[in-house]
Amino acid sequence: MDEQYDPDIIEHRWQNYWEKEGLMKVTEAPGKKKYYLLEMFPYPSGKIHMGHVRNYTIGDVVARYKRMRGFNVLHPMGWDAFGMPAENAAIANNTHPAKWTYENIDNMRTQLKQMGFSYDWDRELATCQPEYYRWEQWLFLKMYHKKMVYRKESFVNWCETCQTVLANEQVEAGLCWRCGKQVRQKKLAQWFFRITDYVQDLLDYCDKLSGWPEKVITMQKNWIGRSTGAQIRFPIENPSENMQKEIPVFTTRPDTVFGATFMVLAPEHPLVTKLSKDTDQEAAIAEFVDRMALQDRSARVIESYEKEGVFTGKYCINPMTGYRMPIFTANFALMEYGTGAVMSVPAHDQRDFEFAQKYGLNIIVVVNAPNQDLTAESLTEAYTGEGIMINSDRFNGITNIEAQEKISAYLEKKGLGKKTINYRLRDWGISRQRYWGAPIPIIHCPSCGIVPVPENELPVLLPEDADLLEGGKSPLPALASFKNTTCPLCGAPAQRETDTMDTFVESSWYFERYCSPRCNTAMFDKSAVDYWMPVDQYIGGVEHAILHLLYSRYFTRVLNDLSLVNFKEPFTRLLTQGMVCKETLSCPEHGYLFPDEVISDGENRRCRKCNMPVTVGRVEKMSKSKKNVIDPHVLLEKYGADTTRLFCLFAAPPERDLEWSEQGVEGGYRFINRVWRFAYAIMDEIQDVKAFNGSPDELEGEFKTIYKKTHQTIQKVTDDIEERLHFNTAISAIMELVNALYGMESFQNPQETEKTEKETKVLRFAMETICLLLSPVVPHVAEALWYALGHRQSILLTSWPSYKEDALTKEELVIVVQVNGKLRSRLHVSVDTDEKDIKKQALEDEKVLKFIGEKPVKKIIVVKNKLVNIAT
RNA sequence: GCGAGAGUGGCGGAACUGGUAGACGCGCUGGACUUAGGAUCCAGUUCUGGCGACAGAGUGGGAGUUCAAGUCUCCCCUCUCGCACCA
Repeated sequence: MDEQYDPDIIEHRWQNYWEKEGLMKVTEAPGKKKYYLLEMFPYPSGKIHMGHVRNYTIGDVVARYKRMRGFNVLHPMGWDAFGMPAENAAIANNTHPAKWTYENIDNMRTQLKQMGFSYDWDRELATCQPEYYRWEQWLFLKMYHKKMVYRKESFVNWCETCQTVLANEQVEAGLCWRCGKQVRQKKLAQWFFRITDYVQDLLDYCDKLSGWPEKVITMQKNWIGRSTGAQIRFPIENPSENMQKEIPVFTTRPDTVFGATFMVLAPEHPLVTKLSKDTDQEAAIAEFVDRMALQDRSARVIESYEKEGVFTGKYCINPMTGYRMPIFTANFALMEYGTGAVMSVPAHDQRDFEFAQKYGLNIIVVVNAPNQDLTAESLTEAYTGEGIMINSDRFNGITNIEAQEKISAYLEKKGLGKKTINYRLRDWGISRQRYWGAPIPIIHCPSCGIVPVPENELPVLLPEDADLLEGGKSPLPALASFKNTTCPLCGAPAQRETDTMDTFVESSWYFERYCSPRCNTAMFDKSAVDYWMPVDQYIGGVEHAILHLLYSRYFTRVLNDLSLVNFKEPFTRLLTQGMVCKETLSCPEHGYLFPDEVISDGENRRCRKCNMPVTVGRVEKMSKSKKNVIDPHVLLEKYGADTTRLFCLFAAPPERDLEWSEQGVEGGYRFINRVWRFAYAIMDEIQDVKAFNGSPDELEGEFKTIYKKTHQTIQKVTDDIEERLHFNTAISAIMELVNALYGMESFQNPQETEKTEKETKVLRFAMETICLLLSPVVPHVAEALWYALGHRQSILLTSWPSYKEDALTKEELVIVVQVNGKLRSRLHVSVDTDEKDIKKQALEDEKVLKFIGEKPVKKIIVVKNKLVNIAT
């Protein structure tokens, strides 16, 4: 072996070797335990960033570890390749999204390979390939026929100037990000997946996902947002001909219905305009509705902490009290939740209270607080607590909790309403008025209406000859060669749907596709999916805790209902890794600075451009906008893949945020060198012996200690990886072992000590163990040293080491002696010394006696093999 | 506002079911080897007092349970993340 550790040489050598030998390739092996390890696939943005490096390093350690434990490990990688950035880049650089995307993929693949990740690259897929999305279209049709998909009108953010829809993140404070003009809500017919059909099942299974972080489960539950209550119908006073006669509302507080004094409808509610027609309020309402349409939802929420509403000019009747309730429309009512209408009970809902105060509406108290006498006049805020019913006719005197049930039952009996469960989750709108996505396989025929593309005509190819338009407008509607077609039913000229699918659709089933990525007769080969799925361990960022994971769970249920898979939950265990963070640097003149725009001279840091002192800001998530980023490429050049991997794993446990530290990286590099130097120093000596495998009793002195410590390290590292995925403590255990080896007398003073053959074998055992334990973390170094030890089979194919129980036991140990809980002395005793003896020794101890003094001993607690506590 | 998580040396972080607080790494200090070392090796490093053995204090703050609390209970403070006019 070389005396010097040279990451550049060994990383190339072993990456080439693994590739040439096909060591990462995997096929189904019935009878062999499988393990499916998946990391969230990246969007091909151009370069990998530290977040990817961390995510994929964590995954790779587990994959390599599980392989050594004898599992048949599926560890694939691919590209979430559709999406808007490709369009934007294409417009900006006057290129084509496909070209841009594929070039990025090539670049990123190279970078991932340089990291030494153990992917089976034969399974690589990109979601923008027709071979991929054709099966998505196929599934869309299946779902269409099963009525799992439907079309309805829905609002989108629309920029009139750019003539395009905008994603929520492209709307900044209500304005278009490109042209700065007002964004308005426009109604378009769009496709929806009926995820709400599965809402209760998705919720129920949240509690069965024992391998998921609590946090993610909570987020999913909140997103689903189940609430129980009642639906109540309020008759409209003198409804006009063309109008519904009642307004249904959803409420979680049916107990307060006697206190409902007005009605609020969402501005988009179809009744709003109808009600105000021919009243004095018509103009005011029109103005208000128009103004609200200009605001996108998020802006409306932020700007309108102030409640604002307009009277429609009409009334409805409280079915329980006969109260004549004015009907308002207001900015805080959401069309998407419940029925888009709110029965307002100002006495018991803070929002309604504020609204009533502002518009001088009547307040009726119906739940009295314990030991108080609430009145409309004395209320300064809504009372939302529990209490006894008042002003509620036959329900007076009972608790409001009881009243919830009774009033619901009464409403139901009288046909005025019913108990209901309402969910916040809405159906999944998948239409995108965008070019770079999978076309929705539908044809619009003037005479037959909506016609699905016949299965044998799939895929509906996304035309690659489209010219992208300034502003992001999709070229598809204007592309005659794509849009114009014939109706599959009647043969008449017809037009293709020009919307594409949300990119979350692709990522909702890619993990199944990986099982048989080249299958060209189906979405996937059923037997392959049966073998590999579900994913045993999924790893990715928390930012996908809700949408991606929920959609994937939903899709799996759809596939299950279509008998394509035989399970419901795709991911058994989930790990959400923390963010990679770094301090920000900024200068008064140039704002945020990249690390290489800063000159450090000693303590001081200055801006390279203006030489002003640099302000060191707080530690935040690495982001291009804050410029606190480190390019993994630079790390690879300077330290190599192994150091980069080691640092990512060592600096923090995976679920926590990782704070970037150049010195931490140096430390990692130093450790690898330390291992290398040790190996080099003893290599000749241990070259031709076999690793010791006997009982520790055959050894003595420091070799016995090292032998045992090696076994203890195996145990510690195995537990840390297996149970908790805490690689930081696993690595520190290996460091301890290396430190112990360095500290050996025979290593420090080799000329004064002579080793027996057994002792040399112990060294070999320790060295081999270090290689094996390190191999998932720093695979190139481990492989290189393994080879140097004389092995001619890859370390990848070697089993994970096991430890001997008898090597873990300690014969002598230190017992801590406390007096009143404070550490006072230590006893060295042999294992399993009986309690009496220990007590005796403790009480005879000089230091202990000093602290007991004259006081009588009240109690002595002995924890076996651990401590003695003497209470006085 | 609601929900979740976290607060431990100069720093990143250890400490499984209550049982030696500070593993491991970084930084710092000293020494060795050196023409030199930002290389490497060795030693030290929670704070306060003392040359020292040692003593006292100490896991955001305050109470409590216990022989024993970073860990359990209650109250408070701070930070991070999610959700947020959801009827």
